[in-house]
Amino acid sequence: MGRAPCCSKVGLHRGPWTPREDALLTKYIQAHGKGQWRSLPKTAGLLRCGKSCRLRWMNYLRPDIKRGNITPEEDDLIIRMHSLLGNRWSLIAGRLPGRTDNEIKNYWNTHLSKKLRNQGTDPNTHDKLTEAPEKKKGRKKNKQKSTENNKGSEKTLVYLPKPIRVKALSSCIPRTDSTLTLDSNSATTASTSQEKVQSPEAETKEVNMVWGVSDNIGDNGGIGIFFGEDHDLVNSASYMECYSDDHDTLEKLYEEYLQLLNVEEKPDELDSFAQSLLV
DNA sequence: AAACACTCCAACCGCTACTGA
DNA sequence: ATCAGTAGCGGTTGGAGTGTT
Repeated sequence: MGRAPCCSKVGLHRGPWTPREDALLTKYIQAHGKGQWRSLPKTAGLLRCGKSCRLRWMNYLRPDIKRGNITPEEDDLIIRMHSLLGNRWSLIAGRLPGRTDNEIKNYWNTHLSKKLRNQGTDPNTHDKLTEAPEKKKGRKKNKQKSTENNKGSEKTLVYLPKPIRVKALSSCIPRTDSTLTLDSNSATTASTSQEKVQSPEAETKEVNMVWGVSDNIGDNGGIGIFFGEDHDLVNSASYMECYSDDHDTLEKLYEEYLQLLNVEEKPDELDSFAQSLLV
């Protein structure tokens, strides 16, 4: 499969965005909406590749983005969702309105993984570490890249759930915002790794666990999965409003995730659940 | 004050999934 | 069924800023 050429091509700007570029991109998107990233730079008068524009908008310029000040509740939720979902940053970010996958990923790598390690927990597996928590390192003679640091720790075989991509409500939500991934099978039980499941609206009412996607997470284009009893898929935005930032709702959310995963751990129930979603 | 070490995060890269022809 | 184009995701990097010696 051919790959689209990217921004390393001559004549395009790279590196940090200037205020002028930001302004151009913002103005263009406010006028025309996001999407068509490939042709956007040309029409917006930017010497950037579409990919770069998309990233800049998604991670920095979107008006609803919260930056910094990650609360202890968010901290906690990120850690627990990571224990369930692994490095599924976009999914995790989707549960934290105003947060981007990139921010969550960076925050995890710079703060939370250390925090867990210091608490004696393996940030990859969320298991207890056998060795003592890493002490604050003294100065190193040779600068090491973060990747090398990561490689330094013993790789543990982890049975992370295999992601599946679910095509959801394709008829009413544009593709760009409608895909999400679900951890459906742990690797120990996974036999079919990448099964696509349709989610016809008509069927969703018939299962106790109603699921769907939201492209309304603060208009951030992020992907949110929501689970709830008999929740109307069409009203995902109102559902999001119910899930404000307070700790109780985060707890509730977490419980719902656990509920889902419990279902998934039981193949029979999963099958019926999946079957109910199939056309 | 200077040099070095370390942290943080914006941006990039490479890949996969999806769509439509 | 195949292919090309596109969007999105997660991993990685580069460099500015900060801390330490």
